[in-house]
Amino acid sequence: MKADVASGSVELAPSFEDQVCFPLYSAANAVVRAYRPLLQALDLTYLQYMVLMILWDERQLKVKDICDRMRLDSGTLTPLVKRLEAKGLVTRRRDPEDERARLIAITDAGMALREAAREIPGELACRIGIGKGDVAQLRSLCAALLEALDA
Amino acid sequence: MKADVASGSVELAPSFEDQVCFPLYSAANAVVRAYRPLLQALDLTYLQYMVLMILWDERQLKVKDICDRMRLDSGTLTPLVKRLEAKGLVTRRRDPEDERARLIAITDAGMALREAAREIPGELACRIGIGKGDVAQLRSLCAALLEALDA
DNA sequence: TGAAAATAAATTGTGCACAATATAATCGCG
DNA sequence: CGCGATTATATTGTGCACAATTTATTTTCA
Repeated sequence: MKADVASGSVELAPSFEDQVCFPLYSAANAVVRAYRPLLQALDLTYLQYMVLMILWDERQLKVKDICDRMRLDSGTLTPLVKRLEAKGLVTRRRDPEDERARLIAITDAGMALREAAREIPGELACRIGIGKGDVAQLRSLCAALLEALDA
Repeated sequence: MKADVASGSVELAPSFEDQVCFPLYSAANAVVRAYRPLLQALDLTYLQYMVLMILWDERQLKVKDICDRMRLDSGTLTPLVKRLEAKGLVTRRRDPEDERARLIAITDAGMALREAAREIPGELACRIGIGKGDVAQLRSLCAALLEALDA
């Protein structure tokens, strides 16, 4: 017998075990941990890898565009992109059409990493250990949650 | 037509839009963002709130026990618990039975926060914006992913 | 028993995440 | 045109996440 004796909508004292969001938090940490050894060979973090992945397709984007796609702010991305620049993987130049903006462009060295990273998605898929259907479902639930929370 | 022309198992060049794990990562960030304004009144972070929630039930635990439940390490928890101690919400004493260990115990002030936090789960549930069934499913998918990745 | 192995915390250093703020350029509109 | 509002990026400060290492204690077992 737990509580909620008669009324039906008592505010239960919050309990850690009942938390729905903490497994989400832990799972996100676990994913980053799982990527780490794979990305170590490329001297990249998970976030840096994500930014490069965007630039492998787009070649060049403003900081703002990257922020929007990744749902991160400039306080996170500015130093991250500077680290990519320090490794010679991207360039950061002002947009001549709008001097406020920065154009982040992938370099040849940055593009070359695409080949070196080709095996990573497959290797991670093996470690994920849940079925493809479950993965798709997880993805769409997260997307729905995101849309609701950021609204 | 994307690629994978004839063979059936070509390694596709990884694309950001296809990433399954990034929505998970973003959703976890969004959850922490959603909690922030609710916890601000209590001067707590999301993680501090989670630690307190464990101690509201258990009264006293070793750092190691908290690490295990939260899947975090002492490098994360030691400073966090020290901040809770600085706020007078927990005490940190050596375990007389094992001088290596620290016993983290909730104080009266820490227990008192339980009442102040009583409304938070309900308020967050409103903001979550996806159905209870979806939330349960998300939770169990994250738990499965966690178990697979940490194995 | 006593030395090697294992364990629990703590420390150090790097990299996110984000609030708050600052700076600078552009836009909108009277 | 000009000036207030908006926008893009950068900076500062706090807190998490974790690898790598250190210190202290306990366990193990030859």
